Amino acid sequence: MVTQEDIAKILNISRTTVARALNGSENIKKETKEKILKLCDELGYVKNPISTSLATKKQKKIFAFLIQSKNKYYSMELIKGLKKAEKEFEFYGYKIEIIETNIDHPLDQLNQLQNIMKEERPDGIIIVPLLKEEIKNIQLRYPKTFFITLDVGIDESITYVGVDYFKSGRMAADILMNVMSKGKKVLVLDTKDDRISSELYLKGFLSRINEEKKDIIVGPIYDDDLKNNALDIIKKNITKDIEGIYSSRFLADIIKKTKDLQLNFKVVGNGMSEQIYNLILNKNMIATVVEPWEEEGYAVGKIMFNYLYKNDTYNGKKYIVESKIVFKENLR
Amino acid sequence: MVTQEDIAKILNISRTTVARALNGSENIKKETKEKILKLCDELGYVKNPISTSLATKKQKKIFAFLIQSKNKYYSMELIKGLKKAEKEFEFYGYKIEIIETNIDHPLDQLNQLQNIMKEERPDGIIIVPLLKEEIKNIQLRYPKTFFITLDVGIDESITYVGVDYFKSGRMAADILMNVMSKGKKVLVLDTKDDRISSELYLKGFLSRINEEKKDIIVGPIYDDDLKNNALDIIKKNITKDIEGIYSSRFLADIIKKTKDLQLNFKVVGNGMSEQIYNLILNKNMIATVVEPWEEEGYAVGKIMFNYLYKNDTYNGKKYIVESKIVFKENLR
DNA sequence: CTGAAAGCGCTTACAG
DNA sequence: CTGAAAGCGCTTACAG
Repeated sequence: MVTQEDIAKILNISRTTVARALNGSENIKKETKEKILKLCDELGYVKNPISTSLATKKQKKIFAFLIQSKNKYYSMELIKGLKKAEKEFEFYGYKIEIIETNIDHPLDQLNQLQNIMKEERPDGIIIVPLLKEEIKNIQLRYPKTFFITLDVGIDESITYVGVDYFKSGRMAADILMNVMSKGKKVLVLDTKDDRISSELYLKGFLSRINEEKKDIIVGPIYDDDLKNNALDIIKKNITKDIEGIYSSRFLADIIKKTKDLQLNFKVVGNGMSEQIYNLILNKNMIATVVEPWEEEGYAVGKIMFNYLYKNDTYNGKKYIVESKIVFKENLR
Repeated sequence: MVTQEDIAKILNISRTTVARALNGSENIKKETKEKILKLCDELGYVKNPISTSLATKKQKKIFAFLIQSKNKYYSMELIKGLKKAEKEFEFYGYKIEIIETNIDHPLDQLNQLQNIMKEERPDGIIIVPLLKEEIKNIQLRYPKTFFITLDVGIDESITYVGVDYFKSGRMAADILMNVMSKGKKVLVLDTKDDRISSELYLKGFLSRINEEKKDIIVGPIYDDDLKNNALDIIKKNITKDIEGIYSSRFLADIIKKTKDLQLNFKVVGNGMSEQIYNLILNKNMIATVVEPWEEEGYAVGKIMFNYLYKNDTYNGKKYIVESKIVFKENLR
């Protein structure tokens, strides 16, 4: 393994100067810097992050801007993953400060972000961006801070960690088509709700079915208050040949209600919650396609760490966490 | 964070002595050692593995005894995972030497293991144990070496990393029951082959189906040369109401053959291979339940690292890597 | 713009 | 049985 000392000796200069070149210090003559960097490159020098960590006492400042949504499960799991990464790298002094703001108050997030940027000059920001444009502008103003957007992309230039809701919708459709009997149909209900995840679930679901069995879909029937009106809608639209039902939101609520009516639909859904868990356990639902949020949190925590502490940039700027298919048997 | 120096100061002794107590050195009076350990415990001292790594130049010796079986995919992926762990911890000087022996020559493995133990005095051994008793004896003779058995357990006292083939079989059954039409049956074929994985797949598969729909199973029909005789067996046993087919081995081969006969079974299997991949891609197979071997390799590499370099023992001694359900849509 | 030196938290010969 | 000291590969104030 080649060290800074090796480089210094060959070039007949001090270790300090080599370190300076490597760390992008201002106080170094251009030519010496170039000379050093060139040699480092030739010899394949790579900095030992362990030594760096030991020598660097200053803690890096990292903030994770998460959102509080109705789905408690989501941020709970995400935080679990972040904590796991934190724990794993604790001896590097790795710490992530978590800031949760309400999904319905995007300005809160923006204001807090602005404050943090000004006061703390953080090294890293992990954010589920709500006001994308404004956040993009902030990111541009602080080029020294490493930004990762979580679950919602802003643009190609910003590292992104997320899941593929669209694909999850397609997966649910794939499974559902396989469990449905020949000639039967599936009723699709949805709200006009604009939450990213549900919209993408539905789009994916429909895209997959339309590829193959367009005619099995009844709907989608949209309703703004689906949670309350679902039962009426179902009663109005139900026919003999409808065997399946799908909705990207409130599916669990809907199933519960239809259960009382002895309507035993075949159901494959998206996402996880206590309700969904129990529905699968009790065979009121066949399967669900789940985003492993803990894994996602861990992944984003690790990517931030690798960037900040190991100079790792990964190949791409996009990291997609794979969804899981859950049937009763692997409900756990 | 409390350091060895802190401990030393409080006790009015040297850092060296503290280190000695912590590292289980012989050259230390019993009382001083106890005193030190007690204080460390009280103050919640935990060694900084980064400093240790930097100070310790001697590389630890780790060997992974894998087996070459017919399934190339298996060890390829496993090795990929091990390499990934190696890469991640390279700055700690983490290296794993891989030794592959043939599954049909268990004595080869034993001999090589004996040699390595004698000549190298390794710090860690990862092994897919073939001759369990003999390997257990070796493990007992070298208490300083940390053993992990992979994929095959020896006993409760040895850390184990593996997959749950039985559960995978159950998962396949769960899926298959959901995709099968009412009143239809599934033909189950198998060899008397004693490979652990296939036997457990089958047992799991049958256990799940018998829990619920005992009568849908036709078979299992056993044949020693299933690969060649499958078609005849199927012809002999096929009836109108048989819709599904399952085998823990050669399933892909069997499907390929039945395809020519226009027998379009509904198939859910276990494991992954190029053949299975293509069958799913072309819809000759609905789904498969897969052991993520790369993940398993990475997991075992990381557990060994954590033990040797971080004194991490995990809570349990058993680490099960979860299987994945793969339909066409998440075939990748 | 450059270098000598101290220090991060540990380990480990060496001397006593 | 114990301690002073050198060293792992880096960073960074300090002096020049």
